[in-house]
Amino acid sequence: MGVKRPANYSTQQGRLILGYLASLEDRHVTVSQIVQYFRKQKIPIGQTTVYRHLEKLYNSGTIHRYALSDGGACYQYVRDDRPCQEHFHLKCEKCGDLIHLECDLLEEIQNHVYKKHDFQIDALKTVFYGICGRCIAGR
Amino acid sequence: MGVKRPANYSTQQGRLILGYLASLEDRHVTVSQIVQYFRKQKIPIGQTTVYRHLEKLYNSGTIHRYALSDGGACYQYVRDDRPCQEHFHLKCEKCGDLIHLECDLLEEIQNHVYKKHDFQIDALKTVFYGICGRCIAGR
DNA sequence: ATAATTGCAAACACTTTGCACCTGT
DNA sequence: ACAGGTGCAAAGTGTTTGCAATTAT
Repeated sequence: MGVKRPANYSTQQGRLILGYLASLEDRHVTVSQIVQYFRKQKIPIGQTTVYRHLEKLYNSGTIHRYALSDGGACYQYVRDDRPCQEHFHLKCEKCGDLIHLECDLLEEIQNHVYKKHDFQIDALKTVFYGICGRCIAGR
Repeated sequence: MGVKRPANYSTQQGRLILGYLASLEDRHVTVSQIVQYFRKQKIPIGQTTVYRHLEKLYNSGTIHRYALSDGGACYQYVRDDRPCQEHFHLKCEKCGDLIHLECDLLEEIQNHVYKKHDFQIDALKTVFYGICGRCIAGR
């Protein structure tokens, strides 16, 4: 008793959306990109449905969600072999690329900030903004 | 010749908005908070005007702007004696507090990420999400 | 059968724009 | 005078909700 059971029918739309996200591996997409993708496949899925599935998947920890600086958001499949909890992300403001930062420094930062500044960082939601090497070099 | 001059009349609204932001010191506000503040002062300022001033102030480096995870944004005066370029920010997801993280470690991070991962972090736009000590302790 | 899912249209929240009027220079 | 600023109302985004029809179990 107590914890709400979200129910879970296996529907075609749900399978398609999850399958698409999983097929992207590390890449992230926005809601409109998902909608457009299926429209092109001649299997249009309503955006309401996409939003609802993404919310469920996000709540169940199946996908990540990153807030973009323009107000929107992007989503990304959680690969079992590469949990994003263990690294930060770098977002290039020029080309929009989202880079996974695989580095021990991260743990150090979290530890330091927790011990010295009394704050528990959530790596999953934290995104470093800046410019990637390719864009600094000028393409 | 060339660079567009944004022009700059000194208007009552502009002075009031900047004055309010400056009076907040480190604290940050949203557009609606600004609008409400002046409404209470019986000097209502249109939200369009607020948005336009904030954009100018942001472009001129007078204030900072942080994207919030709920899609909105908040703004904060740049204190001359405490340039935010030199530190990161911690945003508590529970109480919403925005904390200034004054710490040498940050410079280290920026250097490391630049040298080892070929990415130039923009500290101004980067916000660490997590839970602050007070909220961990439970109020 | 019946409870969940779907997706259109409408509602929302935040932000931007068009435009007639007002203000600073 | 006239370029810039103001603010209402309208238009744009991205996201959520109401609800009748559809689908999974």
